[in-house]
Amino acid sequence: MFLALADPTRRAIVERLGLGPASVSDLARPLAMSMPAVLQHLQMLAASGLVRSEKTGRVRTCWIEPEALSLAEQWINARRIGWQRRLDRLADYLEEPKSEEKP
Amino acid sequence: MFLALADPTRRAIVERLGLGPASVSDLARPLAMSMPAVLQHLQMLAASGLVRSEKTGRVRTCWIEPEALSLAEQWINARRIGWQRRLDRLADYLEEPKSEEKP
DNA sequence: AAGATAGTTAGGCATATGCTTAACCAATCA
DNA sequence: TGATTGGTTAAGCATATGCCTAACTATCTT
Repeated sequence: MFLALADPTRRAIVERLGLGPASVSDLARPLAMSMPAVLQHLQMLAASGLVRSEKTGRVRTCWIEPEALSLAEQWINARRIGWQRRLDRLADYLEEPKSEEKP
Repeated sequence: MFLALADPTRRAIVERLGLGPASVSDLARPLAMSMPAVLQHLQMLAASGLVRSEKTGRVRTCWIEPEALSLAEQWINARRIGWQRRLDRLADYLEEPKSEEKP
């Protein structure tokens, strides 16, 4: 999933889809790249669970799966929070010089 | 930055650093891979701003930069929130059939 | 001073990634 | 029905990525 978000083109697609659903050619149009290339990116985004799509007639409509995004967010958040606690404790320790030393 | 988090080894390093600071060889020990390889990952993590390090004597100590993590989180959050609003509005629309149509 | 320890640099190799073109299928439209 | 539109598959290519080994530097330790 982070792998999926690692590519600028795929992030652009996710940003575009953030504004609302779109067809494959809608997504391809501003991207200075052939349709098959966009297809591959979409397949990767689908494999990661970030984007889903459905084909009606001959047009495939794509949209974001917010739950998947939420997962990545949680992973990041867990690591960040852990460290911010650590830094806060350090700050407390530095501001309170009379505390007993339990390193 | 997403590129930095895209590799499982680098995520493992970030998880390890989430428990507290560590030296390069601390990080390398559980990783079934040569020290130069770990070094390269660390350089990438440093370039992305996710990890900082400082060398004292002959040992380099590494730690997480929570601000950088927070940035990635915000990007993801913005896209997710946008979509959840959209889905909520859709739900409202479906539950309230007497509303006037302004598509 | 000699050796061990922690890290770093350089060069090389195998695989993965991102893209392209060409050919192809299936719904529409004229 | 034949052309067009939207999407898909396949094959190939250039570059990027992740890893390795070998060689080197700087800092302890004895």
